[in-house]
Amino acid sequence: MIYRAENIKDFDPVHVFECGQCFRWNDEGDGSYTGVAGGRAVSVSFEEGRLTLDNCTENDFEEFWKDYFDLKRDYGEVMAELSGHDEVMARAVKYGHGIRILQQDPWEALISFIISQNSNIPRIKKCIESLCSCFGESLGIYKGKERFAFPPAEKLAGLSVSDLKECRLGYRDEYIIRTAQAVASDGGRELYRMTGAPTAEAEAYIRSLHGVGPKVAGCILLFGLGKYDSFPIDVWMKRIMHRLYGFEEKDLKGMAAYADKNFGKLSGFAQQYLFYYARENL
DNA sequence: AGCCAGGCCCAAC
DNA sequence: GTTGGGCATGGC
Repeated sequence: MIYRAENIKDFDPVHVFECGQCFRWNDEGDGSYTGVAGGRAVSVSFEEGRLTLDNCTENDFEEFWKDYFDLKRDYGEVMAELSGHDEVMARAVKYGHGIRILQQDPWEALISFIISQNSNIPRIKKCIESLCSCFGESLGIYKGKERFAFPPAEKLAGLSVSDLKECRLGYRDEYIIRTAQAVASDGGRELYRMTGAPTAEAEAYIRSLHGVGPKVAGCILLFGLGKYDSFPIDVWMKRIMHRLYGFEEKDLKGMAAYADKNFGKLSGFAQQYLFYYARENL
């Protein structure tokens, strides 16, 4: 089935899927991207205000994809407000026009960003696909390839470190086992409760998990828990804050304070525009 | 070939 | 509370 949503504004598949927020979407070479989220495999394309989802019913769209793609938010307002703050931000927003912060699953975001540490995006994607194909539920063949859901916490919690070796996760395999056991210990209730908790409380919980430091926590808060006041700072953010905003390279506190003061509740959006701009231009 | 990557843990200050 | 070494692996 194909589902088409009309009158969609501010959606650019390239910027949505290539800006570094997600790891399971791949360019098909024809302007469409294929990926898996929420146990659903689809292809997505966009032209002239029409968002087309292949392998998607109207119910799937209404119940899942509309929120996943954050279609209820007016990104025109977000971009206008951010662009008014300073020239660097205005340039980054212009460059990344059409980015949307995907509402990813908290558990998947948690494990994905633990994997992301001290790695690079091509390798992160391979690690996550390997994890899914080894331990995730098969979703059948779609577009010539078998697709897999992201494995649930209960599944990973039952594995040993050696079971994960074939996924080539490096030293992160132990982080993942321990975190999966912690999350699965209450059926994931505490993790999912954080969606509705204040940012500080959610951050305290995820920081308690093995392998989650300040930066990884920021990404989980933003991409998995909808905490849009989060401003994760990685090497690329340090780079742009140093070169274009004049901060000392190690002045993380200053950078965070600047974001909080100037971008506030939109810090997460600001971060993503800046990160994408930095990665492509610095 | 060697440096670096969406860093974190842990021990030593 | 801050700092630095060690860490698995592979992209470029």
